[in-house]
Amino acid sequence: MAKSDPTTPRERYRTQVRAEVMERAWEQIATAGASALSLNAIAKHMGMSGPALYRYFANRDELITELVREAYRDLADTLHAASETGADLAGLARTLRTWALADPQRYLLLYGTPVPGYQAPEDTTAISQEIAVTLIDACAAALPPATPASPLATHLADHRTWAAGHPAPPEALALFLSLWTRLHGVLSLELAGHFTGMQFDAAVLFESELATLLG
Amino acid sequence: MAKSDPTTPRERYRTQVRAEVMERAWEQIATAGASALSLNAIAKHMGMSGPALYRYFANRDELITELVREAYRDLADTLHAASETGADLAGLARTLRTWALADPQRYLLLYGTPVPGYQAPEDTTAISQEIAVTLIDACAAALPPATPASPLATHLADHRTWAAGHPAPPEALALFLSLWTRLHGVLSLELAGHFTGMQFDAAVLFESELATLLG
DNA sequence: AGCTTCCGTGATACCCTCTAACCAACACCT
DNA sequence: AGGTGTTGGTTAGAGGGTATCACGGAAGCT
Repeated sequence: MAKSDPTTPRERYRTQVRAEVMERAWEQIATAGASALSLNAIAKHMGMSGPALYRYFANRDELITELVREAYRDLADTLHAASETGADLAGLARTLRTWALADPQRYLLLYGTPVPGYQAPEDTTAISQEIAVTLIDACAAALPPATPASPLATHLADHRTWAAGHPAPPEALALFLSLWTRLHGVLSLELAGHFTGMQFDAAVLFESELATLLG
Repeated sequence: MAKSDPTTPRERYRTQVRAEVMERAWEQIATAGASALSLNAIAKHMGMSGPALYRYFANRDELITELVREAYRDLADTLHAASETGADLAGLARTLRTWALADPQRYLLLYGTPVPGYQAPEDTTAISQEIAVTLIDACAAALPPATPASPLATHLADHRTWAAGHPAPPEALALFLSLWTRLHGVLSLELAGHFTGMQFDAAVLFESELATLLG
């Protein structure tokens, strides 16, 4: 028996507890939103008393940061997987939508109203850029051969540092920004419940936005 | 001396205190967001002790509801005034943007991530519809004479109960939904700080979205 | 076995919302 | 003018939250 795992039992226990905490946290978030997340309630729910959790997370913010990181990671992987299996831009857009609808609070944790003081750590923005790259790639591929230069594209030609050296033409960057903001516009209003009461199907609106974007 | 004011001194004092509370609440919201709003802190800041405020607001939710109502009212009036002075659809869109940028947290209070338990009361949805009507009017006016029927428009032709008897053609309703979601997409991502770090000008993106919408 | 490191606990300080009981001031009415 | 009721303010306190601390005990390591 080779001891395949270099991790100590303590480490394994630790990571396992952290995982269970985060699992409970996701349950809480799914039902009551991120702002209602309570370390105390999680601890009691796990059968231990309040302050114990501070052995695993420095504070509430660190737990939330970890949840954000996990959500970004999951979204990036989901989009990457879809892209690998041949999904085009429309496919990625629909993948994003199903991912958002599967757990609205998770989407809103990433792209909803931020806590004013909170500053995202370095690595989460890195994953966020990874997501952007996947989408920009698809945008570049979906771009019609002769796309007229829009004012936005010419503006982006001079302000593309955020694309981090991505070789896509400015028109692709412009398409990405349009795509991102439009999809988010539909999704966030839908998830926030601003369409409830209106009887129309948000999916039709989503597809409409997508169609005009690719047409 | 005619006693011009039929309100009793007590009533006047009451409304004046309520107004001051809401003013302080807006200050808190502007700096720390709606979730960090504290009745206690407001009370102390006004020189009285905690529970006193419960004479004026039944609970925290009622205060927030009142803030939401005030914000909706202000936005509706602002858009209505702009419309009265001859602003077209693009003008209304820019009015919305400046209104949102003037106080980001106020915009996010209306259109950002909702508090999961919270249900908006009847009259706020009424003001929200008033806003919609103003925009739908402008959409109907901005509609090119021969607009091809989109799948969204045909869908809306059968699902227009939310338009509350507005006589606009379904194409105008489709335009309204596109407008709303696109502007909100740009605004909410901008206000939530998701463009910080990227160096481009969000105003250019906003104008680009607006242009493609009206072109 | 002994030592060390780590985990969970209760106690505590300090926030918050919200209720209850009490007190003071004002308005009103006879 | 003086009693009376409404109204606005107070403190005390229940209940829940974050977070720190000191302590006891268990688990791992040598």
